[in-house]
Amino acid sequence: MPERQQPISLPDKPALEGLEAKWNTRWEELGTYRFDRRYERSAIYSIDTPPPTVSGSLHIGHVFSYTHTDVIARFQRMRGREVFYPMGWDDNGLPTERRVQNYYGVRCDPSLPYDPSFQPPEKPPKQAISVSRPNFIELCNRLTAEDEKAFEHLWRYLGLSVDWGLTYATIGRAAQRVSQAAFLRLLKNGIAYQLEAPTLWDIDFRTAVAQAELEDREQPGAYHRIRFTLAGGPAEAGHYVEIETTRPELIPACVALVAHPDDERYRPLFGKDVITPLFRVPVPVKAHALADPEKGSGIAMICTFGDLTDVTWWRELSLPVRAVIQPNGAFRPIAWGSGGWESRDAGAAQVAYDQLTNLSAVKARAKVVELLQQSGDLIGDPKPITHPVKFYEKGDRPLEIITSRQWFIKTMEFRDVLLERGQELQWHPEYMRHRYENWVNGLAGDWCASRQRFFGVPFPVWYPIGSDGSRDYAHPIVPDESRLPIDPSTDTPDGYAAGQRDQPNGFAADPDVMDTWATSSLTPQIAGGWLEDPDLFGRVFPMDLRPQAHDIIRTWLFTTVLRAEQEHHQLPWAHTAISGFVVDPDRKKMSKSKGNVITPMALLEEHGSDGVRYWAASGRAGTDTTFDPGQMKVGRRLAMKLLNAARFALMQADPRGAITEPLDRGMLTALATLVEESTAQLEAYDYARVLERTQTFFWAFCDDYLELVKSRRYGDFGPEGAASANSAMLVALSALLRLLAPYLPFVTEEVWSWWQSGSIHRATWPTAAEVLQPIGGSDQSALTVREATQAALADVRRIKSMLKKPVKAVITTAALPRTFEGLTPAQRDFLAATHIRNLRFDDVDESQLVFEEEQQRS
RNA sequence: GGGCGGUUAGCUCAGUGGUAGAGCAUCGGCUUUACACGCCGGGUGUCGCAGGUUCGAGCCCUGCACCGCCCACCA
Repeated sequence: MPERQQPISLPDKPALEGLEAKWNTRWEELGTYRFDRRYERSAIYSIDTPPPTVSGSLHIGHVFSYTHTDVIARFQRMRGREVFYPMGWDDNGLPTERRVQNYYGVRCDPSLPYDPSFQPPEKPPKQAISVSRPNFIELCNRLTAEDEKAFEHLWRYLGLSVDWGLTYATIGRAAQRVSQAAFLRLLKNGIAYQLEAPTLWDIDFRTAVAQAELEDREQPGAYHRIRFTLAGGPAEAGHYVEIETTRPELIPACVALVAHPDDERYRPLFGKDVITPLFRVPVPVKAHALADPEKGSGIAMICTFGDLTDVTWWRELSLPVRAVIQPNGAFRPIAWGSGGWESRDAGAAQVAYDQLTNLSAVKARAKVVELLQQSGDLIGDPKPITHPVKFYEKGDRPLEIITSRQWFIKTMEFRDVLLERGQELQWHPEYMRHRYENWVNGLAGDWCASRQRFFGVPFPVWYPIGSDGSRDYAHPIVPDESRLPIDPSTDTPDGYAAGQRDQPNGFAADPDVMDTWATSSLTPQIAGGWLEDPDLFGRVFPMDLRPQAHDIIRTWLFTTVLRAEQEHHQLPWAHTAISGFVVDPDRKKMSKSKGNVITPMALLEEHGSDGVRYWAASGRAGTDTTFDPGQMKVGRRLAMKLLNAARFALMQADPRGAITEPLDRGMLTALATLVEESTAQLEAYDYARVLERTQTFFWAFCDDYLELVKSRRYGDFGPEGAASANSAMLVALSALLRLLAPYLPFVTEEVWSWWQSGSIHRATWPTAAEVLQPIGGSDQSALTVREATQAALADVRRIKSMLKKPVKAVITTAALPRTFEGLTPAQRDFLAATHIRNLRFDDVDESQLVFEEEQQRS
């Protein structure tokens, strides 16, 4: 055993209170969790820790999943791996912008100049103050720094064995440098490209969003049956085509009707024109296989753009663009007639459309319905339905599709290799792989990676401005990698003077920032020092473990695999451990928006960090787990029991000597099996099972084993018996403490410090061989003694409890013939623990044992 | 529509083809020299449903139902 024992020093009254503060201070002083980079890659276990979003406070879900990671980290550290366990803060992006806006009462206005003396008011004013982009970013940095301090305090209190010297922020310099350098390499390799195209767009945040950030929400809506006039024919029955739509307000954006090529009803119309109602615009009737004869009237209106199917039709049928919705969601002003939009009746179109100008989609819809009713083009009443509508996951209003210039990162051409990487990656639990494959197979287009926002990593790109003032997007100017990170809105490209910004023959900055996942997808590179510290990177990359929750498989996990493939042609990590959610007793995810959040700090203070960790570690990998303070209380009881049992074992630890008693030897043999199985299960990331089994063993150790040997260890049967018990107890205590150390780091460290030197968290993980060494190997006959004695003990306890008054004899049902032989070697311990005077095999029935109860004690 | 997971005691959940389990809750007993933040004990089950394989199924196979989640072009 590598652990060195020191003189035993026991507290009179052990307590859990204050252990978090005490040991956090000591661990920090001693550098217990400091990463030592001198080790080779094979001796290192590296973790790509999730950087929590710094936008308010951590919640119980964080505590849950980060505990899982910490258990693994502590296990691997005790197994002898040097653990690279950094912590990042995801302070980049929209959540921070929103929080800063609310916290300080400001809005970012990029057109304003920087004001170096700006200070936010004490309280956020009712009317938001407009500030420049640099001022806004200063406030973002200020608030995230405060939040990060609070987060670190909570993480330390919870007992995460992070090396707090290894922290990064996704808005920090290193992260920006990595993000920009990786982007420039993609650009150089043709994997990143720019395109002006219809893009999913949030009208409130006024930014493009990616497929990965979509979510469907069931919304009320209505089918509107609307008639289009056949061009050239008289406006009478039989000369109309009826379509159904949920978005009648987009009639002015209609560019065609479409039906299935085989649909007999509409086949005669293909190639002909129809006239839109109200706006009197001739549009062609087209055929496309995507049109579903079963839906609505079987013929649909194509608008630019009502949904993603419109985009497909528009592209594949080479249709024109008639966009009506602006980036802010309002209908834009349009001039009809000569020089403007085409119409058979420009005057009427103008009168109708002017009533929509500057309205939102919802208001415009009501207005159009009113106009259609007046014109008689609405057939019947709108038919209310609920249907799924695409939303930005952080947004409040449905997404629109707006044409804009955006940066894309290629994903479609990597699909096959990404599926292979998904096979190669070891998933815990295994079935989570399906979600990844589902997502990769469902990819609809390349990754739109630019955002029209402020607090993020800027694209490190400028564009030349021609003598006519036009921007040459096809030939972006890029900085040398050594200059990174840069902000193109303040930095000047090489070969240009600052005064040439936005001037003819000068340069213009790319105005966008990167999608937050374009930075987060590089966390292994950021944390591992990809560009800054190649030596470190070689020792930690590819990493061993990516822990994360299942809701961000399609975003964080997917994009990280993608970027590692594009840059390094390999997986970013060997394993991924997927955590479930914390759900309330109604099976609802606990989250801020649901209003069922519990403050983690209060829980940690009430139940102790070890108690809360016990609950968290009871949740199996990948499984949603019920929030359960009861389990935290159980965890706290376990921690308390550990203190007291250890005190008992250590309070009279001498004499010590050979472990000769069968009960002692049986206990250690069983413990060796537990150690062996626990090790294998933790290697397989099955932390919940190990906790469950170890704790079961420990309670039996306390309630059965310690009770059985108590009398002997006090010396009632001589020094040799006491020595055997004492020595066995210490071997068991040492191993059990270490098995529980990853789960209950505070109480195990406390107990360890009573009699061992050094931190238990740097002690060697127990082995079966180590536990068996003092008894010269596994002892199967002693195991039989242990089982028989425990069974008989349970019988005696039951019978004694049932019979309220003292009796002469009791008959047990632990009644196998082998019980007698099994019990005999431990009979002194057994009789002492049960207060039975003597043990005899009676002839009542050869399969039964009879005990004679002692007289009532005086 | 496709996929994944779940369904075991009042609650939360283990369960590895071989006599259905734990903790909590509940009830009863115990001031036993580590621990009353403790100890001992009791009651509580059509293992979602229906078939099949097997000497034997909570577990393996097939189908179904319900719950939850992921994905999907959702006029």
